[in-house]
Amino acid sequence: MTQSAKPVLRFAPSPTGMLHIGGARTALFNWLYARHTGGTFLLRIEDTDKERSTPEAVAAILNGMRWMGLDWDGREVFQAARAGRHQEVAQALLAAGRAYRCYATAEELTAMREEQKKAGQQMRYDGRWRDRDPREAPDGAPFVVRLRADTEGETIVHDQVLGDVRFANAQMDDMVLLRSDGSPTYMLAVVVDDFDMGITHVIRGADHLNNAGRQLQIINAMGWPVPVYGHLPLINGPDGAKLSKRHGALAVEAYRDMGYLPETMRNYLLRLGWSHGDDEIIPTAQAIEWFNLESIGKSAARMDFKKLDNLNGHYIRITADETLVAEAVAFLERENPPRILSDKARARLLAAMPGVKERAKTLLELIQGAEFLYTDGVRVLDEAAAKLLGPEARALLAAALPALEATDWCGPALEAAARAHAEAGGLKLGQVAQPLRAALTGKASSPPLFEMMASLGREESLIRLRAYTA
RNA sequence: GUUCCCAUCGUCUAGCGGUUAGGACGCGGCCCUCUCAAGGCUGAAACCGGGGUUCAAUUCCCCGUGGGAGCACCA
Repeated sequence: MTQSAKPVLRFAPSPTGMLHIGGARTALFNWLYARHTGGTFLLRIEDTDKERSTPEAVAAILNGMRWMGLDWDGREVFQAARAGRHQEVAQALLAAGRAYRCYATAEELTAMREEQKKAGQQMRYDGRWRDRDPREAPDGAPFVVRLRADTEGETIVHDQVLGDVRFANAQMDDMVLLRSDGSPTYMLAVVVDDFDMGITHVIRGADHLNNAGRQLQIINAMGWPVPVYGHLPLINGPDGAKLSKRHGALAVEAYRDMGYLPETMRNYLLRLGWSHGDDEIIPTAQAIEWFNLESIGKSAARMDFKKLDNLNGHYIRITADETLVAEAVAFLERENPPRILSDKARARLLAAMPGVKERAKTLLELIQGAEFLYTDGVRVLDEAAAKLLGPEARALLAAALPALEATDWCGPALEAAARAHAEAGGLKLGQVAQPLRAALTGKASSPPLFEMMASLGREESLIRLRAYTA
């Protein structure tokens, strides 16, 4: 197969904000398809809106992509830098009679729309300069360049996700290609860039579906090849309404800070709108192997944090202990002020990790649940732990201590000692274990007690236990 | 308003004319158990409504209803 026969995909965000969850999914699908087919995945920054585009947003998007593990091929393309080429195409269209100059003023157009709205019609440009002689325009008056779009027949978008979507040409107006200051509009820029970059597949959010019809008109006017389109249903918030900041339209970094793993995000976002039978756990390598355009769903999906949590718990559990320690350390160092773990603290965390990771849904939960491991000294009891350490329990703890002190400081031996002590006193293991747990961790629940005692070490454990023996 | 898209358990979805409508998350119960998880078993839970087409519609068509997106010299 030749290079040119392979698909060329692109992700084309506008740098007006963070990379949010919807954009991340669009990027993921493009990336997966490119990697699945052995094609190319390009990144184009659509920064033609000088007012709203910022370098910070560009950096945020790039960082978000990197965190998500979505690597793009080649250097990113900046759309604004290509304005000259866009104008060239507009001029070609003008020369070919496929575009014309429109001298209508902003006020004029606003008035036109007002009337259309009043009449209950669709608001669109009425083509008032389409066939008018440009010489009728006042000397030196500003003008925009508009496409001379077909007025009859229909434009059909052959969408891989939605099927054929038809637009009556009579419904579409002559869109602006070049603004009065000569700068290209998004509609023109997208088409020209996709063509120049050799894009074969345009996979993007369904909010662009209507644009596809209009862009097709430009493509046809230029006689360029039509890319394969695929419009992805949008992601809604948990309540079905548009995704807002409050319920998940957050920067992907926010998900990182909440303690979600990139692998989780890829798996979750993939399943939001794409399926492979009954499969739920789909690691990225498997996703690349399986991904296709046919299995993308048509309906909008909602963000479900419960499912995200469940999936994240799974990926945390299967992540290597060493990796998790590194993640936790990085997480703590990002805190304000940063918390730096000593070697001893790291060693304890690593030793205890098998038990710790079993019960964390996020990295945040993991570090919170493991705090007793990487901090020293007597515990401050939370409410539930305090209840477990009443006078009676403290006496019990004091009585059990000698038995523990006498054994080897390893999980099985400690457990055996505690069990023997409990049985001798006619108690159940839990009655002895709970006060121990409370004194050791400051909480009523924790990873397996005796393993934790072993991870903590004899000295540190005894300091904590003795503090609550009276 | 207008153009376009969508519609299976609460949520994500499987289904591609004939199924006891399946799985996952969440929820309930049981088991396991030093707590909490995890895990295993198990229960409740869905085809938006109305017309067609067909021997047969969740599935195909139309209408309605509901949700969403677009309608800029924004992208």
